[in-house]
Amino acid sequence: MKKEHRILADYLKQKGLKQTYQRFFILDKFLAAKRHLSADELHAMVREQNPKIGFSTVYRTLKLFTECGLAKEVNFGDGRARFERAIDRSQHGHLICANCGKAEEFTLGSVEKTIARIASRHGFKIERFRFKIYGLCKKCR
Amino acid sequence: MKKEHRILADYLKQKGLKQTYQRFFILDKFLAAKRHLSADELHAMVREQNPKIGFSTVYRTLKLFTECGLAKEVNFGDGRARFERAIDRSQHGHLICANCGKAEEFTLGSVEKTIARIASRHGFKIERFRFKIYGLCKKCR
DNA sequence: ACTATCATGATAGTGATACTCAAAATCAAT
DNA sequence: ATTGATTTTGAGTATCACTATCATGATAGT
Ligand SMILES: [Mn+2]
Ligand SMILES: [Mn+2]
Ligand SMILES: [Zn+2]
Ligand SMILES: [Zn+2]
Repeated sequence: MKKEHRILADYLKQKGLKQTYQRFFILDKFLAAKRHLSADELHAMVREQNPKIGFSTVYRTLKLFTECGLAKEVNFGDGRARFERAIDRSQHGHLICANCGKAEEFTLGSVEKTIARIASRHGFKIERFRFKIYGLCKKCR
Repeated sequence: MKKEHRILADYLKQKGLKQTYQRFFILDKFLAAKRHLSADELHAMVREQNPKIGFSTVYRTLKLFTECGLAKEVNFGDGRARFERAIDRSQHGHLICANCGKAEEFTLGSVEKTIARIASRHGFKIERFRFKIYGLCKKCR
């Protein structure tokens, strides 16, 4: 059994929720995608093989993934939430192209220490952070 | 005449747009506020003294301020755009409290150099960037 | 003052997200 | 395997911020 299936199964058990076919099917599709996906986009992928699964379920399941740490929600300023895998990945920021919309990733490295220092100075307890750079990518500039 | 009035007036002239009472009235209200304001919130402030001014005008005027560099749009993840003064202020990030919703600011300092380095490594032309830390503020933690 | 052009403000439209509920599925107990 | 309590699903609807439309009004150059 995949590590991610284990994580989801454990979370569901812990919360008294049910292990449904849909939840694990959507998880597999989600993990197979490399891009940052909106609920709409993932639903389109899901319904190719399984047209019965509704948008509501995909939408709710993405929120479930976010709750249990399997996914992270990101927002690139185009008015729709996107989701990305969050297991076995290092923290990263996004370079978002204003022209083609693509989001490149960059590792944060030393910035993470800076963030910790800033937070402690303000007495702020960090839950998560987002670092985005908007502009033009190599191709579009 | 206020510096900000000058900037707006110049921008309007340059673009062939008109100097209206509303635009400068809204600008004064905007500058007087210290918080990060949504269009709704600014409209509420504006209509206290001037109930004739409509939401559409406030909304469009905030976009105009953003175009001419008087304002910056920020998004704290609550599904509504907010705006802040952008003249004579240094770059800063935001510490956003998940409990009380307040947004503290922190100066970016050395992070700006890091950003420039990251961008050049990717051949990316920076237009603007956003650095947000979500968590719990001193009072709420 | 005249006229072209732009702005305003009320209204309606859009699209992503969130809620509702009847029918179906899950799962623990028998 | 059957039962029954509980959760989930999927379709439909509602909500909310934002955006577009357009008749009326204001601005600014002549
Ligand atoms: Mn990413
Ligand atoms: Mn700020
Ligand atoms: Zn691009
Ligand atoms: Zn707080």
